[in-house]
Amino acid sequence: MKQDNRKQTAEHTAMAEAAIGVLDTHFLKALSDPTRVKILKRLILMGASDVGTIAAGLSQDRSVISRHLNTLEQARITTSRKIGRRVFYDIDGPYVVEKVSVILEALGPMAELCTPFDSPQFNSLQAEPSKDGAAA
Amino acid sequence: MKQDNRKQTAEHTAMAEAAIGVLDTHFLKALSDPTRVKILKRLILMGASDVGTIAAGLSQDRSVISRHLNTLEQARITTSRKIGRRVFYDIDGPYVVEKVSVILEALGPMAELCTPFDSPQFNSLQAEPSKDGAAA
DNA sequence: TGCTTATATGCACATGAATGCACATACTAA
DNA sequence: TTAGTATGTGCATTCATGTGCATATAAGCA
Repeated sequence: MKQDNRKQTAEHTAMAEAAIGVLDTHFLKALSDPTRVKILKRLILMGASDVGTIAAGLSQDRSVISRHLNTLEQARITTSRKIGRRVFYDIDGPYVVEKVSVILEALGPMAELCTPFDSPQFNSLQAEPSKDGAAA
Repeated sequence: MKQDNRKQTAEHTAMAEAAIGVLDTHFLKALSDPTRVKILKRLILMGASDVGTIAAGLSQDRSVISRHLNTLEQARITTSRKIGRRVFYDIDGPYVVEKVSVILEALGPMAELCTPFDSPQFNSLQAEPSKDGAAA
């Protein structure tokens, strides 16, 4: 009979586009480095700080921290402001939260549409799903 | 007078711990590769599929796709099931959504607590914030 | 038993990223 | 101007990762 064992059609197509569209690898990659996460933690605790102060609590060289801060800024996770000879960095909280919110919104349908191995071909007890059409 | 120009104390400390705690670099790193994202897109569109089918639509070698699928599985983003000589992979939607939800929950307070350069030292118009204590 | 197909792995290679040192640049202060 | 401090950059090194080819392992089929 070859019933389409996947209900995925328009719903899945739209979801795939939406989900993949918001998966900003640049943004995610910036959060994928342990040192950068440590930097973020320090920024949360201390608020806007200059490079030297941020690097003071970390083991890497100041230049390394400077580069990581640049990476974070390119991902818009942090912003910088130059005051005198120092450059202060701070987390752009609203942007980060907004970004993650959008991702969650787009991925939300996956909780139901991407239940792993849900199609009948993977469940020995398939036959026809007739009976009560749209059951729970 | 040296008032603590940052309101961050217990609130920020707790938030920093929570936020950094859920920032699973392993999970995020798995989502940071373009090829892996393409794989996920195909899995969303086609549902559970074997390696060959997944690789059919992509430019890389099957072995490469196999390795990426392994990476995704180690991050629990996908699950696998061996049927005969084929290995089917599928997205663990509920887990992914749950993961992102937890991240958003933990990062949520950042939207307010991490407004960049919020402290008075960065705003020339500081003085005392008296007057209407907690204004909008 | 062979023969074919599907997936994973060993190996080598290329690319990218993180790191640290030295130095250039930018700014402050005398 | 000269000296001193803060940050960013060039360069080389190291390490991780992605990639593809060849091959091993596993499973179905004749």
